[in-house]
Amino acid sequence: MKKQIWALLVQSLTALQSKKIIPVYDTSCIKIETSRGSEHGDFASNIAMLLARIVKSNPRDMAQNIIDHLPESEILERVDIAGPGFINFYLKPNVHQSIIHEILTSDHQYGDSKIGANTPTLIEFVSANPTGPLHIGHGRGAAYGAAVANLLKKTGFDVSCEYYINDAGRQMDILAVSVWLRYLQHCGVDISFPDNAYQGDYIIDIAVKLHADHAEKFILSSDNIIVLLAEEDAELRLDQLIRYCIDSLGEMNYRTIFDAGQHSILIRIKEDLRDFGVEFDNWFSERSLINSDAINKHITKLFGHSLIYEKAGAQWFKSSKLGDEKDRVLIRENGQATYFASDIAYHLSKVERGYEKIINIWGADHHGYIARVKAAMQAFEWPLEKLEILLVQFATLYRGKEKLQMSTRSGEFISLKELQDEVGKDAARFFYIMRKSEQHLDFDLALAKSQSNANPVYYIQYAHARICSVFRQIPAKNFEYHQAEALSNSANLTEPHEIKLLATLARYPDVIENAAIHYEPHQLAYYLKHLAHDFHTYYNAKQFLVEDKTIRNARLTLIEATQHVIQDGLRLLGVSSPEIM
RNA sequence: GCGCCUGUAGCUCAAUUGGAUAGAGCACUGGCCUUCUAAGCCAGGGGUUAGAGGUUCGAGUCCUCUCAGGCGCGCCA
Repeated sequence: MKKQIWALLVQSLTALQSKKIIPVYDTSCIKIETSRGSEHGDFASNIAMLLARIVKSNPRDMAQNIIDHLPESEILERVDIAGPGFINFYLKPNVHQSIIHEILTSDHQYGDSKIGANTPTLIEFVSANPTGPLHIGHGRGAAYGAAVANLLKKTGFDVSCEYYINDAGRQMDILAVSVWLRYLQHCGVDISFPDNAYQGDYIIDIAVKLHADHAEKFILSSDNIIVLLAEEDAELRLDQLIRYCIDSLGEMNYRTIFDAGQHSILIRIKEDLRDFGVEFDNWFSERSLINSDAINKHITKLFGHSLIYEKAGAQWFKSSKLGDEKDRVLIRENGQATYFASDIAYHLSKVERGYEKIINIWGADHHGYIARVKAAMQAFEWPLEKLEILLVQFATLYRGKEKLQMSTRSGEFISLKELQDEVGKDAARFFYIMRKSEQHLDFDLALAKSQSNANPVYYIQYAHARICSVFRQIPAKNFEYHQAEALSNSANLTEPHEIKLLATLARYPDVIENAAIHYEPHQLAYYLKHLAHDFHTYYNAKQFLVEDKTIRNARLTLIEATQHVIQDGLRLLGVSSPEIM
């Protein structure tokens, strides 16, 4: 519909251009907006005000000029000038109704678009370190990433979802040593557990299983360990314990403990995500980059490059030359690559795998990291415009008034699973999506629980269930409904409630496209709330199952179309559409 | 100290990405079930968009400064 209005405007402007009333103007700049309120018609354009500025004339005169040159149209009732120079378009009442036919005959493709042009797209999200279960902070990234992925698929992008597993590095070693110490305790070795090792009870579960699988294979006498535990520098203490564990048990045994921890946690992460309705196409291991020597391969390419230099035995990347605030180490003094180095290799792999659009969804605490990744992309002469880094603000956890620092290490967090068990998948997914991603999120589980019944998701689902219920009752009332027949000779739906609902349904493709290109799934959530409201209002105002067959059929096609759109919209947000509530 | 994000109704958040009279839900007040599901509908009160300047036909949105909150500034990941 919007496109038809747009075409009319283009014709008018072309005519004005040929008459030299206005200069040649890029027609793609013409913006048509869906009017906020019906008092401003169905659609509006601000083009007259923009053009008036260019030719320095009165906006309302310009608007009149444009209207005078509009071609005849079947769909327009009238066109007005309003306010400072808006052009408002009013559609003929029966025009709205064609949207039903479009929705019901498109086989659930309504709202699809091709703007993505099958662009190979990689969305990387969640990517939490496998050092503990996912918590409610990760849940936000999961819900957001999955919704963005669905929206991009809907708009024609060829999307793959990927989880980057940070299975290398110090955090993982701390996890391994945490498991080992719990294992020793479980075996009766009398040692204390460091307060900066991983505190969560899940570590004990892993240790118990490690003992079940390997008996007492990893036991060492407590004497040396007690000495190491006495170290005052907490971080040094952990590093020394890691070193000691590797040296005394041997690489092989250490790796067994390490893998026991990682695998068990990763399995749980995968389960939690699946239960949350979030699926990944690929799980990409950081260690696979190290094992395949990909990092060295790429980094050595940079050696000799003017942006690489050596200082204090380490290899540095001159990222400060490319917009970063300081230079960064790639290869440490001890010869090991930094996390940044593996991340460069990882991003290069994304490009090598042929992705034209690379989307990273990161927690906002990583924002300081953006500049150096972009600097690296420039150094490698990768196309910077392919990379899109979306930040999701952190969830702050509250227990009543008290603010808690959510941390996997301290075991101070509410797990995603816990949230899901308390409020259910649908309410949890919607709770996250309702908020714009850059909005800070205060999370109080007690509040989330108490408000779960007030969650707007039920309002939307209820509309869907009501529609299903209406259709269930058709046979009992001795009515019949044949969609094709109903569509072919439908009465006019001209009641105000019906026109409003039709107009809202017509907006769906626009909402999808906007939500997709701006990566803002919350727009869809708010739209669905609005759609449900229009339906509930209609439901209370009019009876659908009435004696008059033509009216009955027309109304049934309308609510069936509504049902389709609600289903599709909720699906994109990862929420179910129950038939009974 | 520097950088990024945020500040909108009592609370939680929107606002078509610079548009017209800033809107929803919760909470509060009143009304609507002998009619397709009352997890619903209708009506009402509630605002100096943190503050001060600026840009223009037009600013919650853009720029500058101030205030307040969050996060980040490792040879951690």
